[in-house]
Amino acid sequence: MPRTAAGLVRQHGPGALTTRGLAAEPGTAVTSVHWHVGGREALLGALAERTVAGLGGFRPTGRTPEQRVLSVARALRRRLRDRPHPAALVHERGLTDRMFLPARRVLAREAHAAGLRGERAAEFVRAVRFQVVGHVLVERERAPARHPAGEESWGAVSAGDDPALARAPAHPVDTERLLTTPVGALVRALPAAREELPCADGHPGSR
Amino acid sequence: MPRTAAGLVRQHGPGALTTRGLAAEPGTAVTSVHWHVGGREALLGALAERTVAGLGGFRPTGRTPEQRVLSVARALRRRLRDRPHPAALVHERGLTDRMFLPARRVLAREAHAAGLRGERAAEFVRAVRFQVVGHVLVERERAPARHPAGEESWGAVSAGDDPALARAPAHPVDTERLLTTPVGALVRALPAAREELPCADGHPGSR
DNA sequence: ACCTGAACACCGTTCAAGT
DNA sequence: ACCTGAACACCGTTCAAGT
Repeated sequence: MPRTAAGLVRQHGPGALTTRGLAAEPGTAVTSVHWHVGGREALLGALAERTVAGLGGFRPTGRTPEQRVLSVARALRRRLRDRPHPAALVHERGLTDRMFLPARRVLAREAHAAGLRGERAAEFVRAVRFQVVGHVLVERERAPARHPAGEESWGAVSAGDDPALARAPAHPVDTERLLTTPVGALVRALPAAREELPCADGHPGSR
Repeated sequence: MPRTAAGLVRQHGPGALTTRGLAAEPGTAVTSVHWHVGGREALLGALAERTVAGLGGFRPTGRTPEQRVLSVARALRRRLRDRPHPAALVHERGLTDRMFLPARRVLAREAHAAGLRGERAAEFVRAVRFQVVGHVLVERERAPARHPAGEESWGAVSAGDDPALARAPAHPVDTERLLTTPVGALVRALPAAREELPCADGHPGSR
């Protein structure tokens, strides 16, 4: 059970953060937290800012643009998944763009390396942002309520002719592939996605 | 200003729904709404169910699997965007899977038509679900707080050699393309994505 | 500068009591 | 069966008052 506001949001989400509960722990008065941080909204805003600031940078790994873009997408996914509640808080407060900034830098470089220029490169980077952030937001969904319709539907599409599809949702899903497959397809559609980079173009960690 | 609970959530989100406010409008007592719908949580649950039920079916248009899958993705995006708050409510309550059910049926058919079978088809359909739902959740972000870092960053990646990329976020973004581009790339990676379907396979609205 | 208690205006929910 | 008022346990916030 965390005592700090950050730990509270991290573990149980913004809904668990109350000014009164916060003050009750160290035994201070409710109103003092107001004096210090300026109220609940301001505190959540500060936590969102802290999350953005603490996200860190990215060092793409791999030789092709596809590998390198995927490594960034995976790293960002992992960091956001580690803190789903703060990540959603950042998103709700309109700070996603700034949170994505470190990743955007390296992705823009990869887009250039893959042959994209100008508005096309910008759109590619935006598409990756939507991919990763959307993926994390979707995955944050709480365990779906068990409902008979879930099983029935897969079977209905093709009862006998594809048994593997019919029982598809039975075994666990590799959610990381649900991000890497589309992002990979996105990169592979680029002009020079598969050419190896001979360490040119000034890549920092391209090895 | 909507008087109904559904209209309230549709326009201003779940946060705007209070049992007291709801009872105050027709002049009844606060406790009567409790008797009728069983409390605030139950009411939100019923609204989520209603949203799922009212989503409707899908008729893919176009000749190739790519066109047909994209038409479904666009249609689902449009319906969810029309009701961002109810859509988020559905997601928060773990009903996304059931909400996606009508789309899943037709997408599974398209996956089959494009040459996918079994677990691969199921993963394709799941990927499209993540795409569309994630896209809508990301786009629901409130207008980002204007911050100087936003402009600076694009320029920093390559100041002089790509002016179009540097000023990229200046003009408005076509967000629909941020969905259709990745989904299109995803479909085009399939075995028979570009072959026309000669109305075989029992498609209902294939022409 | 820092913290306090009292007070205000909200919540959701329960429950015994009415008709 | 349907609705009520009173009451309880929570909220966030303000503000004058203390030290």
